Amino acid sequence: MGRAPCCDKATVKKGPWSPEEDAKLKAYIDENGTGGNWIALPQKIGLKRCGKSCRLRWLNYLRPNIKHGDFTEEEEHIICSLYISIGSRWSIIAAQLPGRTDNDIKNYWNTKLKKKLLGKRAPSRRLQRTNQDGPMPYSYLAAGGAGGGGSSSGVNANGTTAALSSSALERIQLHMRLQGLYSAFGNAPPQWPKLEPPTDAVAMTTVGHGHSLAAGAVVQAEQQINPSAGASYDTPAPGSFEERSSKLGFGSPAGESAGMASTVEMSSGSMVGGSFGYGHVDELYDFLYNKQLAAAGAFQGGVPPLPELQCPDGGAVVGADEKFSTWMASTSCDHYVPTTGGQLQLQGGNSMSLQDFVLGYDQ
DNA sequence: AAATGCGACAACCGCATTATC
DNA sequence: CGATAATGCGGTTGTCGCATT
Repeated sequence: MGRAPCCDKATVKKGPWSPEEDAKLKAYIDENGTGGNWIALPQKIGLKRCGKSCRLRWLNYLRPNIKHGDFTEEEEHIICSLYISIGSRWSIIAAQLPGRTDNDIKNYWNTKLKKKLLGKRAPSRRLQRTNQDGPMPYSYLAAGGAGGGGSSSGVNANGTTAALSSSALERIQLHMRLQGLYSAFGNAPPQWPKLEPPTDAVAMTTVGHGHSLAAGAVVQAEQQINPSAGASYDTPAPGSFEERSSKLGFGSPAGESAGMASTVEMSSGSMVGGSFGYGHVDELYDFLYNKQLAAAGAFQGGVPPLPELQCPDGGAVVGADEKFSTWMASTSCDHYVPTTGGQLQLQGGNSMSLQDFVLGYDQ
């Protein structure tokens, strides 16, 4: 027995909205407001639309002061830094970008920013649909196999495999890329993104969907309630660390004033000092805008080639893109076992555990 | 010129949460 | 306090238009 549908699907119109429908909806809401009942609204104004569809249309397109397209660098910074910090909480991210909707940001991330950062072509949806017998696509692996619903994570039906959400994987990959870049310009070995358990400084708060949310994201949520709090940025010296971290939306030691309340504090222990480490801020900045690296002639346009990265179990050396997905697939299926308490650990006594990722990434 | 591939965007779907009775 | 309805959210899909073959 499933949930009753919110509307009669046989009589409800679907698909793109016509200008007439837009006009009707906008005129009514301009005059009367939503009335607090989206379900009843379409009947009131004679629209053959589902209430949810009306709400979405209003929120995403008809609402005043909505911006579309042409994301600024500043907005990209905020989206990227928040995504790394809190994952695909599009509504929270959208709350930091006046005039932007969660749907817009989500689309922008999926179609542009993700590729820009991860340097990975998303598998063609046509191929995904037609090659059902072929290799499992990245998103399939990330979602834990059949069943879709990308928000799922953890152990599948037979209780033997574990998979992180696609969002978590992307964030890990992004993190790895940044570390790979770091090692490419120094001699420091690549490190698996090790997250520290929550501390007072980076307290984790349980929120909806049963996920953990870093303290910084709580700030975001609080700002939704009280948008007047800390909405402005300081204007540090051009090119300074403060400027870079500020543009990226990270807190900085010098930015702990009230004006920095809108920035996000990172929960990862590898993001030094409760926020992104100095090197990572620079790397993300350069990676996004290719300024320093391109100027140094390190890469010829676009995303630099990935360095080889080492698996956390000390096994095969892999690259961070397709190889990473391959490795994750084999590892999650063969090496990790669920423990009591829902955590995932490597078989064979290896101390590396996935709980760290669950804490910080798989949100 | 037609077919195909692909990116971008709008909209839908289903689940979780919150509000109301 | 439980049941139900309404809302919010994130993932997924449909469709259009442009680029390439």
